Amino acid sequence: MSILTEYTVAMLKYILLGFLDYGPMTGYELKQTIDNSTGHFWHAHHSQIYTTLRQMEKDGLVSSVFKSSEDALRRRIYTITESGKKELMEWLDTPMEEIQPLKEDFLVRMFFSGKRDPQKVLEELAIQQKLHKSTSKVYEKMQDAICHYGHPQTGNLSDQQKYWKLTLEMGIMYEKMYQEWLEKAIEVVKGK
Amino acid sequence: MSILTEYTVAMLKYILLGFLDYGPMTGYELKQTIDNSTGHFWHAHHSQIYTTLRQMEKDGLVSSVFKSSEDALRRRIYTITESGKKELMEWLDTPMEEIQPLKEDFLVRMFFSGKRDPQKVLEELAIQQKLHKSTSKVYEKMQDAICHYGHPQTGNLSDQQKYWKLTLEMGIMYEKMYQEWLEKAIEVVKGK
DNA sequence: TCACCCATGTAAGCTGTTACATGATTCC
DNA sequence: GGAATCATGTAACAGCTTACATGGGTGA
Repeated sequence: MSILTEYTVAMLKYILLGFLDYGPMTGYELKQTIDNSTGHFWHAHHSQIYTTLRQMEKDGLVSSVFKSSEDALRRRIYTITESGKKELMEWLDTPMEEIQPLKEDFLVRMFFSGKRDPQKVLEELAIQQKLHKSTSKVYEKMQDAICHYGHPQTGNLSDQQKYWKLTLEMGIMYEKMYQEWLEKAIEVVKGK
Repeated sequence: MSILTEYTVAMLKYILLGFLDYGPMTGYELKQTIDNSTGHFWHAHHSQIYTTLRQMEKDGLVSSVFKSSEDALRRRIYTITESGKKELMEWLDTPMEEIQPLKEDFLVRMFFSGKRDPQKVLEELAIQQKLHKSTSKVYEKMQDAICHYGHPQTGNLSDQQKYWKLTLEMGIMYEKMYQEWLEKAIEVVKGK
């Protein structure tokens, strides 16, 4: 905790608490879990995950034990504490009252592309099209998969699954929007 | 420059070079300019802008002089150097070949909202709706304004203005998409 | 006179990335 | 035996935010 601020909004902390609230896990498993779920709107490197977990343990939000004393891999299992659960719920119950500003490098490039050779801009737009199309495909596969998560008889999704699906839908809508914009951008650059 | 990496992708540097390439400016003016243009997809605090400009001067990318020896405000005017122009053009000519991953705090909250009181989630979604609607209005006003920038007779936009308009259109499309998603999210949360 | 904006800066700390480092297991 | 993956960690640094600090100009 900083001496300058009274609170921090350290998102990674809440992500780790959120997943550990489902059950104990190792740092490695948390990394895999993040990559396969929140990864498309919030990612982290393993180095940051391991150091944050250690800090959280110092702060009493999680506790850790080795899988077994014979485990040669020295796998450390993290468990959320009561204090950690409390902090997670308090954060969730405090509504976010501002907008997160975008940070999109590619738009910076486009903003200053008036001085570039239009042909090169078109080539770069084509690369982005390809990349965004492949991202869309990944998301659509994830969406297909989530449909098999429902209740075996009714097919109903749990509350948690409904929210997971919602965040995935944002990913899909974002990619669709981005591709529409890329097409528009190509039209504008060509029409010069 | 780090001893570990051979190159940096310091976006702020290129934004400052990009604007200074239009003409000399003070740090304060650069901050205002960023806030009124790239601000919706790339922002920076004044402290970061001033320190980055000083670093860039050390690196020979920009040079600075005081407005006048009598200027009580000690305003420092930055000018892009030949080396700075070269670096800017090299960066623009190197296509970006990956996707910038999103970082969207609000989606993290939604992802873990399965354990929350749905009523509270709905309240938070309503706050976000209000915020995103007001952002949309700001962008639409900016779009109206940009139409008056064209050539006085033909109304044509310069190359630069076309690209500026494109990035603004992404902002508008993003906000529209976000609002559609918020409506969908409200439906899903209500339907429980 | 007081509030507000203009204008520039430093310090401290948090957040995030890249590289370095090590050793075990699994599969071919 | 070698490559890929599992698994955890440290070091260094780059990037960004928040707070502190100072002083001038303008207009009510």
